[in-house]
Amino acid sequence: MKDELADVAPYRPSIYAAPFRKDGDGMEVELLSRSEQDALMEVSQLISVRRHTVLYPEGGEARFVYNVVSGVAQTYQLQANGDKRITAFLFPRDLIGLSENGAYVATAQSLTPVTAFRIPFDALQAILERDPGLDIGLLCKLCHELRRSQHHAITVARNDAPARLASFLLWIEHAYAPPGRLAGELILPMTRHDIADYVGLTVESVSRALHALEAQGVIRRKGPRFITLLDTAKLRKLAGQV
Amino acid sequence: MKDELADVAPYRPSIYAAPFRKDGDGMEVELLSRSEQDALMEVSQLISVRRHTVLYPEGGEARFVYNVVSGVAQTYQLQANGDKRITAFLFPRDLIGLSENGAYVATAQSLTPVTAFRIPFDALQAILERDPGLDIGLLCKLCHELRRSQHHAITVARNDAPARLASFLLWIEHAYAPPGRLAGELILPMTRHDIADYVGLTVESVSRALHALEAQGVIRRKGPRFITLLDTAKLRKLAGQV
DNA sequence: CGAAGGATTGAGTTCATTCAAGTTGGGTGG
DNA sequence: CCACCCAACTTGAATGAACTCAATCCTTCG
Repeated sequence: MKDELADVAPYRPSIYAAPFRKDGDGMEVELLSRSEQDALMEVSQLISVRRHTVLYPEGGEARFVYNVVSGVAQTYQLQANGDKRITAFLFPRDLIGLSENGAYVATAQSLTPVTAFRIPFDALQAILERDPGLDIGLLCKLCHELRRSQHHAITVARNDAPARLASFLLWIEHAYAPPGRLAGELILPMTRHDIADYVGLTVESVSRALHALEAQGVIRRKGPRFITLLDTAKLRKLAGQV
Repeated sequence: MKDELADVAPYRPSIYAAPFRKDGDGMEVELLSRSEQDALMEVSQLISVRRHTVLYPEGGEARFVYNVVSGVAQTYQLQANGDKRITAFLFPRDLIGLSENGAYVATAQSLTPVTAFRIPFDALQAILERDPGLDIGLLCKLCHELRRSQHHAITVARNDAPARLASFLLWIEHAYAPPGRLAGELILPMTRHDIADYVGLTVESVSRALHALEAQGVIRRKGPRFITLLDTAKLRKLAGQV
């Protein structure tokens, strides 16, 4: 059994987002400078959890923010009728820990084994007080998340089932590239039920929509968790992204 | 014709949001200190536009951020099929001007006469470099907007038409209290079409949902733009907010 | 006051949901 | 290592909610 610290030592805090300022190409960039990463590492703790671990519960006292560096997590809220609504899937270089009045607004749970930096709120605020660069980086990340959320709301508001799934698959392809993944080969770390909750459909409709996409020759399914994108252009058109 | 400046002189920049830290009650608070307001006023220009004015177009060069101080605006994106999807309605104490890579991500348009501070991006960034308090205030506001957007996505994803309208009406009641408005009396500054786009329904369905709410005795319509909330508790239950 | 756009109502259709029954596949114990 | 088993996934048929199409009513604004 190896030293756990040695295993995770190569990880550094990392936050990716598209900047709001024009900044070369339209790609996403690392928002943390070397020194900001160091500052965060000093105050935070690198944690590793196995799949299906609750990082924190909805309504719990919000004392940490998490920076995912490997694996996938989700946040969800329990509805009045009892079923859960997924508010976000979170990938490496994302932040988790949205709170309101000192309480987390959602439950955060790992879908795969997850490694993350656990950053105490107080320490983060202290760093923010003296590092304007970090503030602006975080503003950038939040704008990024806001755009994504608004886009998601639009997607879910009016598109039919295949369009929602097309949009979802394109997003996963862009956002989640685990090591060794081939281009166009998707690994879905979440269940159909999770996907259904996220895109606002039932499990059955997700299944049928994927079937429809496969019948059109746009994707190929290989078991429930592996999907190959065969025609990205057509997928994009189906998703309404012209 | 009166001096325009004299009319608008009492306005000051203002940003409201629920803080993420526990901070007394669960209410929203002013995030700008007096000195931050002063700093913003120094670099920004107070503008007044009449209704249906485009503040900036989608894709346009993002040089300003706007802080609404009176009136209502909306932001929307034009879809591939041509119709517009509303991403947000914006009220006094809100910020408008979300951009990505130097370009606005949506068109911003006033629904009523709007007064707003137009803040140059460069100047804002300069202030951010030296005022950590402002940064944290903006982070707070963005978290607030992100929560709202995620909540909106959830609302729109799985609720039926009456539930979406109930949720929408409750939000308007909370977010938009023009001077002289009585509690429970709503003035809708947007058309049915705008509402439909926002909640992900057709105009007809919005109409029918409002009719259904009225038939249940939860609201009363007085012309297309005036709605009285008769039973807020029941409305909340319909909206799924227990 | 009249026109034009917005809002409501009605009838028929469509597409996601519900309910129900298979099928698959990953994980566990023998 | 294999076979079993359970949960996840898929497929099918019937229901129902929201959409489309179309006509009428309202109201706002020139």
